[in-house]
Amino acid sequence: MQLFSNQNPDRPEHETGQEKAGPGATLQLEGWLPYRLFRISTRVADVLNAFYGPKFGLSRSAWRTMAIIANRPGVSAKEICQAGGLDQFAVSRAVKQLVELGFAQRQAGRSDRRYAAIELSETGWTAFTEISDLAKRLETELVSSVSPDELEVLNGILAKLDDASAGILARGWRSVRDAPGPQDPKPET
Amino acid sequence: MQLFSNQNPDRPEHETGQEKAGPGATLQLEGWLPYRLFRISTRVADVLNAFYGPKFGLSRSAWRTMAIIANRPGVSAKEICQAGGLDQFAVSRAVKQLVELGFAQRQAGRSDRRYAAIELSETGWTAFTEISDLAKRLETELVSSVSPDELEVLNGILAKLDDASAGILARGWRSVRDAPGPQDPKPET
DNA sequence: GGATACATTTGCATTATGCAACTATTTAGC
DNA sequence: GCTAAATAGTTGCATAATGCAAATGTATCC
Repeated sequence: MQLFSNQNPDRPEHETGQEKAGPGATLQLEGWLPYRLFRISTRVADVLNAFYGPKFGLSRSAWRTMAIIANRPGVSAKEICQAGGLDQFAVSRAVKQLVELGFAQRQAGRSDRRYAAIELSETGWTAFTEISDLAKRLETELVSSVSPDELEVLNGILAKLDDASAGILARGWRSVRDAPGPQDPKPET
Repeated sequence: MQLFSNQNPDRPEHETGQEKAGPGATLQLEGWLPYRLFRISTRVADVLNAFYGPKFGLSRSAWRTMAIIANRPGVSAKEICQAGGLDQFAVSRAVKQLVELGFAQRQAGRSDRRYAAIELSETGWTAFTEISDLAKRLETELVSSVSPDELEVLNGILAKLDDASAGILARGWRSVRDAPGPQDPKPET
């Protein structure tokens, strides 16, 4: 795993794409905000997965589902979908996995038996506690070089970005592409 | 696709996990920084994918690869790996897909013929321009409710988080779990 | 009671991912 | 120059994730 000196010696001397990402400039993947967020989040999630995967046999969806159940004991599968950004099939399979591993149990709801009412078992809580402890430490490590003031600002920004992203997702790409945008900002009158 | 009123009527009245995420408190998935970043980024990436997938037949890795090639014409596959966070197999297949679709071509390097020297074709540039235009609009839409000042702060913070996440990934979970942490902050001497 | 709506599950096809083994090429040692 | 080791990239195959149609069991409405 050596990390440097991998420049292609035959690379032609083109522009290397260092221009700013305004309209007309070529998009820079590494500078694209969603990609930057993605990279940070998946690195951390990968490390956490490398822990709970081999140790408890949990898939990513199963871990996410477990965390949601832990927060809201007695949730239905449908609620897990919304809270975890998973589809109903993924949740069904994740719950099945958790039950098979002995980490969760479901009892039919008393007033409406279509709902599942899922809860963590004793061993489920133990596993969850251990994983979430590492998760918290990872988060702490991640933000260790960010000041509390900055963190507060970040919190507010992420709340806005979360809202905006939800809106974008709901409206789809058409509304964004067809909206009057910053492209071709009238170079001459 | 109705969006509300999905509360499980049989949900028991447990604690709903609203306590802060300090040591000892149960982890809140929705508040966990990596998950917040993940959600924002995947929502936007999903919308972009819903555009270029059906329209150009590109997979996610193929789009990422295309963007990297566009930025650095003549890259080798190995460089794409590093720049795009993809493994060598994914890159190999992505390039294959791009070539088959007529979006890219590779010519063997002149001084070292092990390297590929990949470039976009004419149609590849056209497709890239169209996709990246939408990508830029998505980013603009995403940050539309964030002030320029905040954006600047965000930039700095993300740079730090990116460094920190790279460090975490490189060291693995053991170093984070075994590090002296904020857990059990000595209740008694 | 029968139609309808809802929550969830299952089966199956498609796609992605991980990894070993392979080819081709270059470099280093002798 | 010849062999061994290193490097870049590809391919095949097993396994896992994903998407979606259809089915099941339940509740509600008329």
